[in-house]
Amino acid sequence: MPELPEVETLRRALVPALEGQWVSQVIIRQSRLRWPVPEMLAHHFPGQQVKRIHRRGKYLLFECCQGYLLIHLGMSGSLRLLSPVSSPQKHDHIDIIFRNHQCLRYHDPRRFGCILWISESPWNHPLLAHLGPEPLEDSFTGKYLYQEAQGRRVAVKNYIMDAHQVVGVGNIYANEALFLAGIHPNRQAGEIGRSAYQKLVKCIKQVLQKAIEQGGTTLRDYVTLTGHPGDFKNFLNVYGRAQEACVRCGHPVQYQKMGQRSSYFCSNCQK
DNA sequence: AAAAGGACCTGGTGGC
DNA sequence: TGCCACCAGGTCCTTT
Repeated sequence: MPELPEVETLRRALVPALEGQWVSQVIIRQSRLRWPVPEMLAHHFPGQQVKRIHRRGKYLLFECCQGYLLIHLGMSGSLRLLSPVSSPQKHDHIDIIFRNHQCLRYHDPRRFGCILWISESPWNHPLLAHLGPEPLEDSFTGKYLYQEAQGRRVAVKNYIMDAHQVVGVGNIYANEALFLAGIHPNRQAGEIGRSAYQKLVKCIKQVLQKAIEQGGTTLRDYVTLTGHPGDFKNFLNVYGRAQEACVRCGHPVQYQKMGQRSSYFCSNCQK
């Protein structure tokens, strides 16, 4: 569900509320997420102070004195900050309660997300060690994406959604960035030129930045920390708009299944 | 080594 | 109203 803008929106809301706070209790109602939630979390995490909250790709990292809490929201996960604490509803799997009585509640119907504890350096953790650059950092350039693509026959859409190439570009924003760049999602990654990649990188940064400013995209059940939906859906050009007129040229937006993901594009604007 | 497909889950929607 | 097929924001793992 959440892509980078949603996770970054969440992080920005969590920072003022939780940095410096002390954990008093962890309640695990359902430990069967993508990987089992470690039992030790309930014993080890209370008593620790959240020093800083980081994001890497779509992972949130709560830095504490003795390690890091790693959270990924998967497809349907969300976090709510409750004060006072309300009674847990269906799929409210984990509560992290703080000494000031705030409760950070993890909700995830499909349970594709994860909550893990990392006691050593998190950047060496297998889930994080091989991730590509952050799309909004200067190290993510058209030159980089072009060079990495040489010899690759995979469709460019799948290529930019591969977290080993660049993190944080999920299905919505891959569709949107390719539309803005005028690149057809089916084109082979290795056959796209340097200047097109420069434009694509510019568009990826632009669409992610704008989505963050709007508090993310809400399609179904995504909500921000306080339970409000994000507003970026109002700015989507192609995603979810099959058959509608392209905002640029009026041709109907095409829908196509690519792998297990749906693609939306304008075959007139995207070559 | 790279690409494709399956797997993990629940819930909502639309057709019959 | 019920049943069924299909769809959904992710990504690791296995197979080809």
